[in-house]
Amino acid sequence: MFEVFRKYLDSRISLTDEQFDRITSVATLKKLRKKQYLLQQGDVWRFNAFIQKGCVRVYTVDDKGLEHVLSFAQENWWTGDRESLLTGNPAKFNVDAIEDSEIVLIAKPDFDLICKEIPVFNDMVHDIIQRSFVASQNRIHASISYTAEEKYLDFVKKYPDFAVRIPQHMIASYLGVTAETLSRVRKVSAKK
Amino acid sequence: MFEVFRKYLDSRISLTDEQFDRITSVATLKKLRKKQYLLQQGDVWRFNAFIQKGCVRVYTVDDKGLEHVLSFAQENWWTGDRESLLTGNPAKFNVDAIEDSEIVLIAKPDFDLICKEIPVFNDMVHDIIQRSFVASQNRIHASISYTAEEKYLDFVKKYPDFAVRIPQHMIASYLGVTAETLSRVRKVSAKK
DNA sequence: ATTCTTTCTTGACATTTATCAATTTCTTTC
DNA sequence: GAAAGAAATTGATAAATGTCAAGAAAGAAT
Repeated sequence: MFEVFRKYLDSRISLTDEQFDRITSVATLKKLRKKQYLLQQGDVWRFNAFIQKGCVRVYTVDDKGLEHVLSFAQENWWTGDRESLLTGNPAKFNVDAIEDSEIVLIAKPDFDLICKEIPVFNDMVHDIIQRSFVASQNRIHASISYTAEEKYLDFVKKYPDFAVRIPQHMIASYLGVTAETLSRVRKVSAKK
Repeated sequence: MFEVFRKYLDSRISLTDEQFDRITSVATLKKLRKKQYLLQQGDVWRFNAFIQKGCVRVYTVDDKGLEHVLSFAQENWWTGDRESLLTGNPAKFNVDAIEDSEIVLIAKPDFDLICKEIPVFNDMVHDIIQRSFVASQNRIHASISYTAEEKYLDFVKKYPDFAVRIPQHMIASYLGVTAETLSRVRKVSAKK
């Protein structure tokens, strides 16, 4: 049931079977069909979510009905709305499945307890957050510095697996350009 | 010498005098004149830096000589290049003083030791990183969703003190637009 | 296999933002 | 307080990107 999660944890930290069982004792497995929501704008997000299988997106919908993708996540990534989790305020973001997915959920109070009980787990979590922060700094830098074409090439280079797996219009939205612009950009850079 | 730093720490966690002395025993105070570098692109960044006084910017310079501002920081904020600090790779960013500034520096190995020795300090650090991550997520969202005008209004609302303290062309660069565009945007929104 | 839906592409045109150059305003320094 | 330097504004024009609409291609469902 939690094989992928176990493999992930073993690849980063060493846990005894007891510790792993302790973790899974508070974990639940959620299966999502394509297009199903994991979280909807306005609800409070209370979990740490680890993706065992599939692919999700985090996004908002604005007044005009346009979607803006904040992030993608696939196998062995964590997802959710950190701000809502941290503050307890209603989420600004939706999370839904791009493909049928399997998500490990651990409610915040349980998660926090585990962090206290298992220091290496805690260290791992902090390391992940720190790296996420660095990654988002780099994304900001790309966003304010690059042209549409540069943004796309940078994205493909950084996340080649996303580039083939995720519909282009969602990638466009992630990059902050329209689907039409991305289509044209791809056409131009294909020739080079 | 470290009064501002002490006040800052006292406002977030409780430390004994001994613990505070332990921290400052490995801290140095760096004074920067306006325009002086704290870090230059290409050098490795090895510190945690707390601003006691003044204001700095973190930015890159691209091939065309254009500057792109990743972040500002002022009194009671931390700054530096987290990626370089984390990985030991040369920094992508410059950091320099927008005004004469006073910065508390703690080298990474010392800082990590202190985190181990003083759990509440460690917790504080993680909390800061987590909040920084959330803030940068929000900035990404603004960057991909908003028009130039919306970006500026959002910035002013979030950081009213920066808006009055920092030259407009740097704010423009932070928002990912040209100085001319920001000037026009301000003119238009002033009328409303 | 056919239909239905979603995604992607293309064209024509509109809008936003960038670029370049000139001028004005504001700061800093001596 | 005059001179120099930096920052901000403005105008004219160019380039990039967005919008709208239509059709083609690809994928999913029956």
